[in-house]
Amino acid sequence: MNYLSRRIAHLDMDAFFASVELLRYPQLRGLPVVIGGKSEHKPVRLEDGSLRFSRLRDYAGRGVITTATYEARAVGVFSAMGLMKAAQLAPDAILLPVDFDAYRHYSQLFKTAVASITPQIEDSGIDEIYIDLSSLPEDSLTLAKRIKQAVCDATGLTCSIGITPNKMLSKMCSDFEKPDGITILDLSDIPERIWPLPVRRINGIGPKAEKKLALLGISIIAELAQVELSLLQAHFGRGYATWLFEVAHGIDHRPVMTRSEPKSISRETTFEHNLHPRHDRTALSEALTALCTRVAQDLKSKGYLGRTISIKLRFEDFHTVTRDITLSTFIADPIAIRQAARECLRRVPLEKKLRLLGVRVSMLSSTHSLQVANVLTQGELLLEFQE
DNA sequence: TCTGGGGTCCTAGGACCC
DNA sequence: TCTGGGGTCCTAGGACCC
Repeated sequence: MNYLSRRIAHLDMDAFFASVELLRYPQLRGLPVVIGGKSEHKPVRLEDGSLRFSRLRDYAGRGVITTATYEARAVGVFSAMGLMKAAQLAPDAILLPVDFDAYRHYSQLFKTAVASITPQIEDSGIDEIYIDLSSLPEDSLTLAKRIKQAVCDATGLTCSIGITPNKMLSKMCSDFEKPDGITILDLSDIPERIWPLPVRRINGIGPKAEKKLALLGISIIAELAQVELSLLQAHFGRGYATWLFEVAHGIDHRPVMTRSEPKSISRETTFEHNLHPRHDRTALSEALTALCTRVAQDLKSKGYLGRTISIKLRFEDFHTVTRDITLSTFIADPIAIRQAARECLRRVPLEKKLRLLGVRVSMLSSTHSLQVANVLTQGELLLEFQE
């Protein structure tokens, strides 16, 4: 397949978490609604049968917005904003707790619907996918409409689609006509449609790179496309410089990956109040045990074992450290994970209060592949023995 | 009362081996 | 008593994304 002729779609569900909640609570349509925070803000059923929803102003504590409806965005609240700060901007907005089980269910539904049109799908998180349309006969607009209809039939939800010759451009384009949009571009549209955008719109340029580029007088993609590769190489790592140069020119050869294995499985928790390493020893210890237990459950349910156990600590000043240890054998047992996590913990000087604790298992191997390997090893031993 | 939780990928240095 | 050059594994941190 000639990569120049590829047709790659990026499909992004519109305000996904919030939209799933609106299916459940249609009476909230048209109102500013934000999703985030702890589950005690579930709606309460009153005696007359009506529901009482929490308002943002009622919220106290740590937490951020994961999704806001377009009505809420209009008053200035966005994803990743602290709930306390959002409450000042939009005290009357409705607040709902996150319900990942529900979102995973709808995620499954929309992905299955698209898979009925083509199996060439790459998972890219709970609410978005890439689709390789190259081998399909229909024109792009027809396909985009068919896919959107299939998603809507399966879920009742809208999505936005970008179709271009590569993933980077499609990812950008799916955002152009949001919500419920379709954008189709080819390489000749790049100067007009892509170059005027801020560099921050490129998937992979975050706040740090944006600031560094701004210092070089580069704030829009056109400016990035005009600089010499050597200038970028002088200020960024070799790999990143090359990547910046290529994306600015609309170049991205990455294939749509239809299969992938997880690299790590982790759990972490931010405490409602910072914990003192000695004074709150018991609570900390219980938190560590709970995290190891949950990671062990996740490993078991997904069918993996791991060799590297990591812990993550975030102190009250937000400084974050990690420690890890690589074992000689693969484990998934909560006791063994906890033991390794304890060893890691011993290597961290604990002087400040903690706001977050996390446990991660990486260097994964599927239970199945280890069983196969074991059989092979036994076979080798048997051969050696026979020799 | 700033700043969640679950991920991926990259870099860089040191240990260790050939 | 001056000094190589790979390669792999492990550890720690950081940028970025949804």
